[in-house]
Amino acid sequence: MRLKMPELPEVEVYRSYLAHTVLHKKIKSVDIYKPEILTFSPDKIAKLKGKSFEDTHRHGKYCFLKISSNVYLVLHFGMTGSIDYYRGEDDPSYSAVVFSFYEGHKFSVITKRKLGKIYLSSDIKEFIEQKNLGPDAYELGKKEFISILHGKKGKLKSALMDQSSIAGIGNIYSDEILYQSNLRPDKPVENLDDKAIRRIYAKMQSVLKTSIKHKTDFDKMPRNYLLHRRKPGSACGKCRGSIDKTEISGRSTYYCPQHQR
DNA sequence: TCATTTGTTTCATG
DNA sequence: ACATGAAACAAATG
Repeated sequence: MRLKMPELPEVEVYRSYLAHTVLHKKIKSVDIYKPEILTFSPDKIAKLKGKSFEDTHRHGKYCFLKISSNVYLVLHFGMTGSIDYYRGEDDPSYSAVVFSFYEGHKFSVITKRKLGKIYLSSDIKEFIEQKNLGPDAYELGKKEFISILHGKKGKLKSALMDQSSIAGIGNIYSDEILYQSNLRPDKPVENLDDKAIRRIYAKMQSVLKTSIKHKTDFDKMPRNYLLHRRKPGSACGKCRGSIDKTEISGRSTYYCPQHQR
């Protein structure tokens, strides 16, 4: 299963996939093809033999696999990470770590560009603190969202993508949320009134929900979504404007200057 | 050929 | 001290 750039919805789809595949199966062996993506010594992962994954959790763009009450395997996918669950001999190309179960299936963590990372952690909360992650964008309540944005400065899109404020939103979805909210990505956060902040919150929830519902398959998402037209000069799907490209936080940013203000 | 792509980390600036 | 911003990195794609 290989999805696009893993932001919150993609990682949530991976988490759900893992919850339906790898849980409660005894690990027979672990093959490490790319030790460089491990943030701990490779022999520690060998100790997982004989154990099994018992639960899944997600926070922002991180996926947690519980081994026992104080051992978690943590996956971060970077730009091009993915996972697969399969039966058969050939491991997928770019496999970094492959878990084989006694029952016959295998579970591969794939990193096409080695940007992913695998961590071991004894506690989810502690891991989140260490990584300095804010609350998960999908779990976050409206009141909390408002107070977070009240404390921020700078461009609106940068604020949404700041993982230490809110965890899970990346380049594609921040653009989408602001497109649906009718707000310019470069608008200073301090110029927003509460009505606009509430609108962003509502659109953030609906965009994330819609994407997860469709397993992040762009082709199934609403026609008026920006993600179908991330090209300069494309016709806007919501008004008569056309899509502009600019750069914010070093990322290519697409928006419609006509209806986003 | 080389610009483009993205999330995180690291370093600089205010 | 803290937060914001910009650059660096990996490496595959067209």
